[in-house]
Parts: sequence; C-alpha cells; structure tokens
Amino acid sequence: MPRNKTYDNDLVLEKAMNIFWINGYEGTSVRMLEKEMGINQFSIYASFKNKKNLFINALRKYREHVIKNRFQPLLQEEAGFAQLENFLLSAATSKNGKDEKKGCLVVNTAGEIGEHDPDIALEINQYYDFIRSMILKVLQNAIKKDEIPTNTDIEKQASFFLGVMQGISVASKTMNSSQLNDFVSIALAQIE
Amino acid sequence: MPRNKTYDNDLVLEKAMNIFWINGYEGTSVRMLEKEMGINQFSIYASFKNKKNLFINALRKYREHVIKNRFQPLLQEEAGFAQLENFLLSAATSKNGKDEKKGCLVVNTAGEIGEHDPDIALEINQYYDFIRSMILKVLQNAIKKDEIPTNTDIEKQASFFLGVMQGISVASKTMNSSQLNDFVSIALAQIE
DNA sequence: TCATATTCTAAGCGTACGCTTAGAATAAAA
DNA sequence: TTTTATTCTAAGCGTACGCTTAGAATATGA
Repeated sequence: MPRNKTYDNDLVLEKAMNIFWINGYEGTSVRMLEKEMGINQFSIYASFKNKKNLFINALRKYREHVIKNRFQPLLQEEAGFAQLENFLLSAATSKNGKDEKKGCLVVNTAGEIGEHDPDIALEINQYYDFIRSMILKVLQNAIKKDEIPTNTDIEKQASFFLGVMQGISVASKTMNSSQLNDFVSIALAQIE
Repeated sequence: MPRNKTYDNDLVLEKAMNIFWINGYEGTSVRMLEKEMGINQFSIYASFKNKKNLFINALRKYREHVIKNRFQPLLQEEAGFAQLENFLLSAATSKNGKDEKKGCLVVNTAGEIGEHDPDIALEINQYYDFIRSMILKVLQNAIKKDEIPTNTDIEKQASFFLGVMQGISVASKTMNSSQLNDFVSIALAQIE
C-alpha cells in the first residue's frame, strides 16, 4: 500500500555525517542538512526523528567510515605491529588529504559536547572501547609474531597508543606533516 | 567627567572564560554570559565589542589561567625533565579535579571551530607555539642537567610531548586515571 | 552646583533556530 | 480501478539567537 521513499537512508546519512564532520553539531543547522542531504525537513524528521538522533546515527556511520577507510588493515585477523606502524605513519602524513584536515569527528564531538549530553557521551565511549580493543588485539598479535617483547604490558601500551591517536586527531589541525611524523615516530620507537 | 564602571573587566572576563570552557562557543549564549558575568548585554557589548571578540579575549585569559595554575613550574628558568615529568603525571592523575573534566579550552575550541574562523584559528596556533617553545626550553635544560641524553633531538621530542599533551586533553574525557597514568608513563619512559 | 560624558536598565529589533502540519502526490494492495 | 497507507511539498509555528537602542542614572571636571 505505501508509497516508496525517493532517497536511500544510508546514503543521505553519509551526507549528514560529512556536514557534521565539517561544521560540528551546533554549527550544522537543519537547513544546511536538508540542502546537503538533498531531502527536506519533513523527510529528515520522518527518517531520523530529530537532529540529535540524526547526529548519533551519523556518529555510528562515521565508525563504519573509518573502519572502511582507515582501520581495515588493523582489523585483519593477523594484523600486528607492522600494520599499526603503517596506520599511524600514514595518518600522520596524509594530513593534507581530504579527511584529516577535519580531524576526527569523535574527538571534535568530545570537545564540543563532551559529557553534556549523556546519549552522545555514551556513543563516544563506545567508539573508544572499540578502538582500544582493536589496538589490544593488534598488540597481542605483535607479541605472537615477535615484533615486540613478550613481556610487553599490552594494556598499558593500548592506553598509550589510544592516547597517541587522540593526540594525532588534535595535532592534525595544528602541526605540519613533518612534526606529526616526528610525533608518531617517537611513539612507535618506544616499544622496540 | 565620565561615570565609572561598576565591574572589573578582568574579573568578568574570567567568568566568561569559565562558561565558555564548560559549554563551548556555540553552546554559550549571550543570555548565559550576562547571567554568569553578572552584567547585562549592553555592558558586555560595550566592553568586549561582540561575542566572538569576547571569546578571543577569553582564550587569552585561559592562557594566563593555565600558566598560573599548571605551567608555572615549567616556566621557571631552570625547569628540566623532572618538572615535565611532574607536570604530565599530575595532569594525568588530577583528572578528577575541577579543571580537567572540562578538558582543555583550546583543544575543545580546535574541535568545535577549528579552521572555520581564521581569527580563532590564529589564537589556537599562537597558544600551541607558546607551549611548544616552553617544552623546547625545558628539554634544553634537561640536556644541560644530564637528565636526558645529549644527542636527544629536542625538536622532535617537543613535537612528541606536545602531541601527548593534546592527547591527554582528549583522553581526560574518555580514560580513567589509571589509564591516563599508563599513557603518560610510557610517554615519559621513551626518552630515558 | 551644574554641565557632561559615560554606564546602566530594560525593552525590543530582525533573523535563524529546531520542529510541525495541512494538503497534494504517489505507489502498492484489493 | 479504486482504496489506502505513506511520502512529499511548502508554509509557518514558537522560541532563542546575537545585537541595538532610547532614556534614566550617575560620577566626574569645571
């Protein structure tokens, strides 16, 4: 009986993610969203309830995005220190790429909204739980592969590398490529 | 001839800084500002021109604030690695203190506004230029004091520790004290 | 004491915000 | 073909935004 939508939910969500990424939550108006998503306000509210819920969905979409475009090699079953090294170094040098100038959507959101909204704070925490467990797995593999010492405290190292990644997200806005590279190189060298 | 102000510019600016620190730029309305600063909108605009200019002044006030409350030991003429160590470790453990839950105003601003406003972006860059030169001086002293190897590349190390500090500012919102401590401990251990 | 430059109060300007709604359009089921 | 559930368009709701202004209040210099 029903009439069909003329747009794809997942596709317009990705557009929403991008404009939130560029402008932040408060900095993105519903008028900007309807222009960027290519649908009008009625459809936005019909499909995503309200602006905040759309933003939370955009945060989840962002996780899919970075998994696909950044973390994939690190999520391979046998990913080890070589993959971590490659990931960090390329994150540092690709700062001139289109993605990195915007920083990280999650870090930006943590800065802008932080703990003020519990639903969004939860989303942020879940994101970092995911990253942390990804790093842990990689470090476990690295020990198996003899890339790092057997007695490495991988829990502590996971905190360290997570902190470094968060640092990169800020530094990508304030440092040049060579400084970023120095930062990452030293972070990587400490473990060997 | 003129009538005098009933408030102190510097004092109300500090109040403004605090509410911007808590709520961010967009998240702080002029109505909130007049309530917190204890003066009405006319006085705000008379003394600070407009909201953005007030915010820029608040950013500068923030620098004074952290110099006084955080960086002072690091700015002593003979400050070395011991001071850096102490600073980072206390930044990691005092996360339950009143200041650290809010993160760093400059990092929050970089996330929220970033490069969108050139005037604010300039202020952010000047802040980090200042921090970087402070770290550089400390590392120079550390070599003199034989706290770190003579052949240490202090420029690279400055980028590293600046990155770590930016990481802490984000991590202070997403990690617990023990994880933060692990992060900082490893960052410090790499240089020795 | 009085004139004057400045500050204060409080009201309100125009605009943009997030969100809703009435009614026309449309695609599937009967 | 008709019915019906849903989507679409476009207009506009109430509210909060950043900012301004007219006029009363007030502290100084003459």
